[in-house]
Amino acid sequence: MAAISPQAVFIEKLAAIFPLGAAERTALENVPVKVVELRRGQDVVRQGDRPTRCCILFEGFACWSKVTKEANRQILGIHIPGDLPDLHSLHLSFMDSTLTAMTTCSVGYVKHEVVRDLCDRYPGIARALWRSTLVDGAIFREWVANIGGRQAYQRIGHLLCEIFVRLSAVGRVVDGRCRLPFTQSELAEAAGLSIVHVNRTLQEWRKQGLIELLSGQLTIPDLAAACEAADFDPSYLHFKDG
Amino acid sequence: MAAISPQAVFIEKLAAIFPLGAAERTALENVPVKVVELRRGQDVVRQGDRPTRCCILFEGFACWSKVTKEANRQILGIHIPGDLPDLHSLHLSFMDSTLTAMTTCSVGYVKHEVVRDLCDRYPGIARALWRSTLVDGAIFREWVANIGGRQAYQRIGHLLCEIFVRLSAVGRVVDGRCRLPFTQSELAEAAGLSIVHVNRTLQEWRKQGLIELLSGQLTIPDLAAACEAADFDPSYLHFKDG
DNA sequence: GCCCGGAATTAACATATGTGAACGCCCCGA
DNA sequence: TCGGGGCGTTCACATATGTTAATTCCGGGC
Repeated sequence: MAAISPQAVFIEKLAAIFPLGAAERTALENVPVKVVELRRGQDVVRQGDRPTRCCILFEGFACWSKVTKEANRQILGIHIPGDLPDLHSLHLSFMDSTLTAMTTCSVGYVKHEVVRDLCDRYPGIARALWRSTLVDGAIFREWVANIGGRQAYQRIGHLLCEIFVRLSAVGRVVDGRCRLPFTQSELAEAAGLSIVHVNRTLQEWRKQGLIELLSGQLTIPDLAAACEAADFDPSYLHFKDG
Repeated sequence: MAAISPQAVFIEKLAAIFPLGAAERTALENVPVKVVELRRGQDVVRQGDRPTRCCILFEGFACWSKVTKEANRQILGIHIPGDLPDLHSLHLSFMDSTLTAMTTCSVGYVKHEVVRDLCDRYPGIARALWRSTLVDGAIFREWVANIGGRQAYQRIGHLLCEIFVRLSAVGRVVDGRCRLPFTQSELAEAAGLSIVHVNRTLQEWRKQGLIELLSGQLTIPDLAAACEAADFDPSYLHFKDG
């Protein structure tokens, strides 16, 4: 099968965000991208770092997290293939949280100076990248609402529905099912719950037959029903947002 | 005393974010700004709206919120004088949450087309505005960490420290004290706690002598001590971030 | 100066969620 | 084949926080 260049993935990602012209596409094709494989648990960037590059996540799952004083880690957001997790490093000089590979990941690094130059020369690219960071912001807002305003059952459901829908948008869902190798402990850190309670809650969802997370597979047989039960409305993801 | 033009406030805000050149300042001085007074409780923009303008908050407090299915409102973030709350409406076609005046507010509206044009012509302005939205994102991230990862005592303290420090940066804190006319019910909606528990928690802070919120006045006599107790580190606000 | 209503406070009680610990499963490496 | 470790599961129990409701406080309007 034909190899797909990392640049092509990048271009399609941006084009999905914002229509790109021919000149912009050409410029993007020539962007140097350094592809790297990361092992599960490796940090991409750490809180306090002053990175000189940002990345695109080609394959795998990664998450942002912070550690609070009582030494528990809170996961702030999750990234899936195709995401541009740390675009904000472009204009915030240091990292306020840590990005970690949750699985084996394949990421492509692009130098800040290259991206900045692209933005200055092509306002359309700047807009697409800016918009990408704004969608990330919208997701953080929803996480605040989810963690602050919903009980454990809906909170976990909402989280899983979000990831399911986002994975679906990049073609990772087949037959109501996708790979999602998260540990219950990670889910707990993301939802702000204890492991034990996540376990109870997942079993409740399983019993209802609406959501099943088992051996690294997430199954949602009836998405509409699950969304309803989890109080999940995907509009904040700003998909076909024109 | 001399009247300060709304444009001047806008320019100083942006200049604080990112150095502006003379041409950029001149361009900003000619931006048409429509100043409007809002009463407490009035919405600036509503979830689902497709605004054609964005705003700058000159005076007063405003907050983003969403309503969850069980009909409780979750406050997602708080804006103080000088903020640009809804800049993201520039590239996200509809609002995913509602911006409401928490007090009497004075806001200035600027048309999207004007801002977009400015961004296209002055990359420096585009960068400053983009950066402003990125700082908002950083604050949302911290809110996720705060609500998901801290107990009520620290959670409330963290919230109040954040607002205190931000108000301090725009000169609203005098003698360890500033105006903060929030209701305990609003605090509860922001922290994801019940009113009663917010009350208990505020009393605990008061008893410790670290934070006092009384009759619309927030007092933090020893900021360093309060930050320590609330596990608050202001770096995520990205103030002098160079 | 009095009354009204929203906000703060308090109390008693209910419950969602956390904690600690034990157990079994399963994969993997020696 | 055995042993170890991570992960999921379960249990009994602890506690942070929610709920309901009554009481007090306080500022604003008449």
